[in-house]
Amino acid sequence: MTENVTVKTLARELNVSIATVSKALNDSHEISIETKQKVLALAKKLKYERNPSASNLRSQKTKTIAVIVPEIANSFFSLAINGIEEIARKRDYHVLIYQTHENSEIETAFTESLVCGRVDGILISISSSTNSSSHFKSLVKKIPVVFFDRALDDIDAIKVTTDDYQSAYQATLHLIENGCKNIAYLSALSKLDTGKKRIQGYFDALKNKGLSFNKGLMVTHDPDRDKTYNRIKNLLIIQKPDAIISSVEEMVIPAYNACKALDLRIPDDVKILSFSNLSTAALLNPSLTTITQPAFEIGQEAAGFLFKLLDKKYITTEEIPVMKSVLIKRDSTSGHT
Amino acid sequence: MTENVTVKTLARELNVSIATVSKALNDSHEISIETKQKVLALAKKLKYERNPSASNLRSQKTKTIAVIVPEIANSFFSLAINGIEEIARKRDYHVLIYQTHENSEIETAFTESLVCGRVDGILISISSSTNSSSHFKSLVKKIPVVFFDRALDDIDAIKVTTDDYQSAYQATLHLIENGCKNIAYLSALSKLDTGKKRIQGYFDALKNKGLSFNKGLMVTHDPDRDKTYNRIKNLLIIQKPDAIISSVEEMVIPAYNACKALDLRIPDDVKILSFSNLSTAALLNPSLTTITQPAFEIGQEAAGFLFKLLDKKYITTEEIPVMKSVLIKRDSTSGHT
DNA sequence: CTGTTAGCGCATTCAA
DNA sequence: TTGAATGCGCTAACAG
Repeated sequence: MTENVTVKTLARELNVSIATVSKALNDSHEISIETKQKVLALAKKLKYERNPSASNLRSQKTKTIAVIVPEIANSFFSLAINGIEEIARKRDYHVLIYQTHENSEIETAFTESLVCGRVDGILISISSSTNSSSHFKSLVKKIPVVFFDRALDDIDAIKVTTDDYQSAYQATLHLIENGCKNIAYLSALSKLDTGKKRIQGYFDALKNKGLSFNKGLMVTHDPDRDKTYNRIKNLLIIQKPDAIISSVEEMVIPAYNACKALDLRIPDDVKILSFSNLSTAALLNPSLTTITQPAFEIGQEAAGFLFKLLDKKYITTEEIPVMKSVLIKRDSTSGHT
Repeated sequence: MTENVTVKTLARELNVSIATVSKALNDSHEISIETKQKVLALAKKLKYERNPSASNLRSQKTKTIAVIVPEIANSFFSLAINGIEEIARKRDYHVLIYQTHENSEIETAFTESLVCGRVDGILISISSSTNSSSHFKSLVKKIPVVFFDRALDDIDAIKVTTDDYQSAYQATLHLIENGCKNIAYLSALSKLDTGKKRIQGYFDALKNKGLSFNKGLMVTHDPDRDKTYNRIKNLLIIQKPDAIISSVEEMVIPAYNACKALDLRIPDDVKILSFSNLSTAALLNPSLTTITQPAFEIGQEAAGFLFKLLDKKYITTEEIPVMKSVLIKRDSTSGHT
């Protein structure tokens, strides 16, 4: 490793002051074009790279944002991150990614490690095990934060979400229109707005169509995969639903497997529909009807708002969109008997 | 935002020097237990958070590593990142993630922006469009780097890879043993070690079993999805292969679709086998036989070696493992006619 | 065991 | 338009 080249090096070589070099590098208007060119040329020649720590320390800016998500290995979040990244790269920002693995303690630890100036802002989609908003309330006071997809009702902050109520409502309607009368619901994220709205959409659709609901038709997600699987299996045995609507992609796999184990034919015996961004949904056996969220665009939007906050631009409530999901109908929820 | 609490604040409150505070915070052995406790207690009370920029600048350490991957929305990489993250979290390191989107220019830009002390080390899986190793050769001289999964042959650095040759060989053998005589190969990553070894395994298996190969049986990946799809479709029409082996997950989806479009039955008309970490592989129609790499473990191993480098531990070539893939056989490659 | 001193590399006053 | 001086917050010599 050769001696590090710093502003000092450049200044010495060019017989100018450090201040001049620094300003030239930052394209300050108070430096002549000639000097700027000289500095930039030498910088390139010597492969000068600004030391981010020093720069951050001085300027109180890190050119870095943090993204906190429950899980990367989830198509929705990895797509959303792509959207975030695209926006960040345009602004030359770096992206720190943290996974909470749905654990609210890890989540808290991450956010706390970030408030001290490691990043300029935070994008977060909160973990399913989080039930207290107090921690986030103090967070948003300290640093710009934008919530995306998963948020809590009582936090006063920018939230980029989808039309969870509407899409669950439409999905349920779709099943009803295809003749289903006993629709089970696989519930998750029930502590979050997201989950609550989805359930409500399901409920309201049933009610408006005069269908009854009994508690047995609802299965709640459990971190333990086997438990979730067994609950679904029991549901199928006891309630004999003619359709299942899954509020998360994660629960649809065990649902498929449980049907298989019980020799139930999809979609003849049971129709399955899920919130999902699975890229292989169309290739599943049978193909899976999905409520697909515009994950990439949600990421872009959320990042866009975060940068507006960083630019100290004023944001009105009206300009924050509710993103629209798409119900992609496939033969898994049509009759074809 | 209240006045920031720094070491100075703590020192003033406790009537000790800032050096003492700093040392206490770093759990130095040259500070009495009592003082440490006093400092720690006040730090907690005042919610002191060490300023990372200042700390990094002084100590020349960032407690951050970078992970550069082609794509997050790829089950292999997202699982590998999980492995990396687990190790990083244990050591209290932060993880910066960069996606190259298989673009070697973006890749170069990222690495260059990292050499100036933004991170302590880099984990990288290189993009498929990269064909020159010169850039990486200079990189590894400047900063600790560990390559994982995708690497270039002529770089002298630590590489954590899988048994690409062996697994491709075994996969081909499996198809031959199931009666296939005209096995097509969907090729990708051909500039990288990874891709080359996979092809070689396929070739050697054919040769050892006395099967011939003609160029038409090989289809190369194209960034343009439609092109890839059309190439595969043409392959199916012209060569009428009885099996397809795909060197990447990305190409198996168009292969499925092309078969569907041509009314070819899988696995009766064509058997398909792929390198893949797809979590839904078992649910596809028909289920997909895969060569599954231990993605999570590869991430763990790679991160482990990077931390060994950071700890300046000596690493012998012998202790770097070649990770073993698993051939998961599903009915998509068995007869069942 | 504790304190004094001196920077890390850079960006920003303010004066020239 | 340029330069000299100052300090961001922290750590590491060294001395006491």
